[in-house]
Amino acid sequence: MEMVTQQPLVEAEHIAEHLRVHGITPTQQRVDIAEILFTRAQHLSADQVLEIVNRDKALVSKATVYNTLGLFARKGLVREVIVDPSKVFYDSNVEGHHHFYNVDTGELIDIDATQVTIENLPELPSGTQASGVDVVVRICQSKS
Amino acid sequence: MEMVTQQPLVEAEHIAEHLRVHGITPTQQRVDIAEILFTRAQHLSADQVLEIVNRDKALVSKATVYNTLGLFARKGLVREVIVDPSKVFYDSNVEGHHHFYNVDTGELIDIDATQVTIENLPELPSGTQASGVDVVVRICQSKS
DNA sequence: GTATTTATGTAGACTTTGTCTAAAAAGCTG
DNA sequence: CAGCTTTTTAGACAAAGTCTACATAAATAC
Repeated sequence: MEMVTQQPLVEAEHIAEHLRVHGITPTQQRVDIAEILFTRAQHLSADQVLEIVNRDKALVSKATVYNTLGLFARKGLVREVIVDPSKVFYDSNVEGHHHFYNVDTGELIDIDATQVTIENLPELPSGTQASGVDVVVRICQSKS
Repeated sequence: MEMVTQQPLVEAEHIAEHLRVHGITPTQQRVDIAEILFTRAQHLSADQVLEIVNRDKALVSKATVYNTLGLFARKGLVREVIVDPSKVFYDSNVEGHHHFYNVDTGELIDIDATQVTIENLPELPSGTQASGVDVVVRICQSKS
């Protein structure tokens, strides 16, 4: 009766297919990175991805990690989350959702967007179109 | 019948007092920086402040600009806006409000918060307290 | 006032995140 | 396989921001 909070979005053996479907040639490096993003933790910085992917054996260069994360973001497989002034997080949950950001710990926690409502936003400046609404609730450790 | 969008928050001659009231010793450098923030444009990066303050004559060092902006933010005179992955903006409007962020131009536009409502946010993780809710509507130039 | 202590400011080295470049390697296509 | 395009790479580079060790200024004591 329990729902797992976040199941792997894509199983390991379907990753290459998942990339192909999104118009991305599944090279070895891209699959390695995708496996990390789509089967494990949710919010990772480029640096963390770089470290994890090369943990056992040097497989992927820094440039490729940055290129690949940027590519995945452009293709919509991953979402950039900008909450920390010093680095970008990549979120493999691309469903509409928001975040708690714990300023003290750096922790990022999902808030399901289906239950949150934002009302009465003014009209967009003319000549522009929206590409996303990000709500970040900044939190910190409460001093008793 | 026109309303100015944003009047200077603090007039030049009251700046030292404004700092003092907030528990900040008004040194020459701090007053110089405060003048830029509180009587002119709204959203500036540290680099922009550094450039403006030293435009005519080298007055303030880089370290001091960063220290001062951080101090002002901690004391609540200014608000850090994190929307651009490469730099922090300092917003001299500290009233509750949100932002349109034009990804193509880097432009940041205020959205008055009094009219916007956010509902049904879940409870905060235990042991934490909220320190702010930031809504960023990312926009881009619409391709006709 | 002058001495002492404390708070600020500074230049410049340094760190970190991220980008760029030029060349190598890998994938295609005929 | 020859000739092309795409991807990957190491390492140089860039930009934002921090740190350090010392100088300056301001506050306090005497």
